[in-house]
Amino acid sequence: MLYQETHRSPSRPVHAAVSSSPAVAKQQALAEALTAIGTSIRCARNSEVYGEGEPAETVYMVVSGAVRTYKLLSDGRRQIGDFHIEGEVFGLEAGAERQFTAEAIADSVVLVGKRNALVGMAANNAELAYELWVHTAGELQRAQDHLLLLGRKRAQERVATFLLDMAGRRKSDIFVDLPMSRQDIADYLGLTIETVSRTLTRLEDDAAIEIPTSRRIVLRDKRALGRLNA
Amino acid sequence: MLYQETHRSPSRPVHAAVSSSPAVAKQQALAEALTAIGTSIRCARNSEVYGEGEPAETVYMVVSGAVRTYKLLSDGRRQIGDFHIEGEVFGLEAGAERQFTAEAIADSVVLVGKRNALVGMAANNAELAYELWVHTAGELQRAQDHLLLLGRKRAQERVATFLLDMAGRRKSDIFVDLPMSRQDIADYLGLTIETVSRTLTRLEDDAAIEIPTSRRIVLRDKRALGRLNA
DNA sequence: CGACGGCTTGATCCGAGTCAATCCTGGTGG
DNA sequence: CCACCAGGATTGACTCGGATCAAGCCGTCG
Repeated sequence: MLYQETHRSPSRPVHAAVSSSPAVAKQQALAEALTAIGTSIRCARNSEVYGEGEPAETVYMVVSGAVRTYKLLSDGRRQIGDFHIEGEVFGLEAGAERQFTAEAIADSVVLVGKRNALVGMAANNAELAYELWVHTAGELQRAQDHLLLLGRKRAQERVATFLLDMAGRRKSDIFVDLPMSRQDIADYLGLTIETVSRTLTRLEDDAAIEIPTSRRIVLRDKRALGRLNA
Repeated sequence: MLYQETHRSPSRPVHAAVSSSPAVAKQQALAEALTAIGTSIRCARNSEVYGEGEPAETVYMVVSGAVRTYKLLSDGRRQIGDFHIEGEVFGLEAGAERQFTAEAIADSVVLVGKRNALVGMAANNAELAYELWVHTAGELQRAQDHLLLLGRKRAQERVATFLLDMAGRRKSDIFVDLPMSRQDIADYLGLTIETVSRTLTRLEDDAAIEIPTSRRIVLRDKRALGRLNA
């Protein structure tokens, strides 16, 4: 029993929500539900949260810190699927097995909850059921946007897209504090560490950004960065 | 009301299904439901089924022919997200707007159904509700696998992966009849048409495949192709 | 202060892109 | 039935963006 409609009227009618809300919504109910059923655990920098191929029985939310998910090729080439920062849910899968390995980028605290428990709650909470669906659809949308980046964008465009995306996820949309290393960025953008570094330097020379420290980027000219996208 | 649990026991308990079935399942119920509510339309080769940014109110299934979905950059660079062949459902989105443009690759027949109608049926059909979820999760999984290909695989590996994937989708797993042009393959694999062509020729020289006609490929040595993957 | 890990910079290389001819092949009309 | 044509596919010559190889340069932490 994945989902159930309740007669206790949900605060917003789900049918309407399907056709009117953006694909990536606030996910209030999902975060609350996971907070209610989950237990928080501490993950040291670079420690594994779960591994590709393991049973996908749990769901997570980042309380503090950040997480990367990735796949490896046999010779060690790595593709990072996504980063997850404070407040974001990750590890929600419909299938039996983990498709990615997840690791803490920095010392982190994450909530863990049983997938079955969440799904059970969704059975009499239409809003939550809707948000589970929206969450997977949102991940799909991010993955699809990333396909375009990896398949067709040049290095400068990739980095600009990345910076704007990171800025958009936080409150402050000008100062970007990167939790991840250049190697992580490279493996996310399908580039090498050297190309990421050179490209950032180039953007700084062009006055589009400032790099006060290697983990902090100031977006000086978002318009210029935006022009490097579409 | 997206989903509803029925007390008329579903033929297989959904909880069990969540943890035991593969992420990409048969989707019998989804296909049947769409067949029941849909009307079939004819799409000429290269005609648009829907466009990026349009309201996402309908869902489709390929009856015959094939479909591509893609995004464009402003200067015309194209990334194909996926191909859909006979029997496959496409265009099922949770958000309000189309994320891709969809076009018929060849003269095709597709079923169209209202998303709201499907979602309404799912309200008292747990199996169908489950399959809607599994379908989106399956698309996510394909997209994520494709991220690895686009971000980290070399041209030969990309083409080998593509051929094995196409073979796996059909009955015959040795003879691959490609409904799409070299340009489509190139835009799917993040390569150019010339590189795709050269790579196929190279694979033929290496006796991994045969190319009796440009749209038909015979996989002579699947093991060799497989070695070009992981 | 020294050492280590992460980052930057430089020099060179190479895989895939670009530009430019052909080469099929399947469809058409004489 | 065959010659022709058009569009897709292949092949070749050359270029180039980003990878690779190789030093240095911080900045942080012991």
